[in-house]
Amino acid sequence: MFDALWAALADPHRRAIVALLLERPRSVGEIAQACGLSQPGTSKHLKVLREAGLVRVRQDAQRRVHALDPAPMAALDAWLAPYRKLWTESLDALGRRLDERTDTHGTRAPKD
Amino acid sequence: MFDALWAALADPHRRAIVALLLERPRSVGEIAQACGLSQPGTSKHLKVLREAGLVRVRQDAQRRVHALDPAPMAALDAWLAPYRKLWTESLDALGRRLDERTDTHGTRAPKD
DNA sequence: ACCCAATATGCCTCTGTAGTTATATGCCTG
DNA sequence: CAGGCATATAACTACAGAGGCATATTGGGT
Repeated sequence: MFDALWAALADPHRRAIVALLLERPRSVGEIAQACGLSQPGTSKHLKVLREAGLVRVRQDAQRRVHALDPAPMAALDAWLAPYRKLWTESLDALGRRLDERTDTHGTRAPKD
Repeated sequence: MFDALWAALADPHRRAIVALLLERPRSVGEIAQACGLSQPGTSKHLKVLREAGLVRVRQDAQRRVHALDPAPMAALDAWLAPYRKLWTESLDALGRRLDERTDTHGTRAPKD
């Protein structure tokens, strides 16, 4: 299921759909128009998102209103966690180095 | 480049490589063996990761030691940010509901 | 019951890509 | 400078996925 999540979000159109649903739930037609996709194409993308658990459907007459379910993204966040530590360290280190450069005068770089 | 990042991480083998490089930099051969991949396959995956900016190479004699560069993942994190807010809200709401259920014992939580 | 609107599904094509084998390149060592 | 490693690249095969079209399906209104 984790693989399905990554695969679902790997497609730019599907990320666009997800971003669209971040604002509010929408019908298939709305999504298709907003993303410049055909209706069948949109349906297929939504199916992938549904199977990844990222989207839920509510039936309203003939409309199928799709709403975002952000829960699976917590898994992405968890996956990202170990790396987050690293890149914040890098940024911190960079910041410190820049601070030192302005504070004292640089380790290697001549002041001028 | 953002697309390349998603595409790179969409592949399970490449995520495995990235996770492997989280521990320490490794040569192509090491990676291939650890992931059960062929040498050419590994090279190709590493190329994708390199072009996504996730990996950097240091040449050591014949070895090419690849190291993780977690910086691009910050972009993933930024992308995830708006959704993170949502799912924490959901979890909070769930927590509150459970609390109310134990606190009072009403099914419908008639607290207010 | 019929018809219309909204959506899903099947089929086809095409591109992209993962995997494999074989070969080329680069770099050290004797 | 010849030989052996480690890695990259090329050529090929196979298959998954995205897009487009036509059509089936579902629900509602009259």
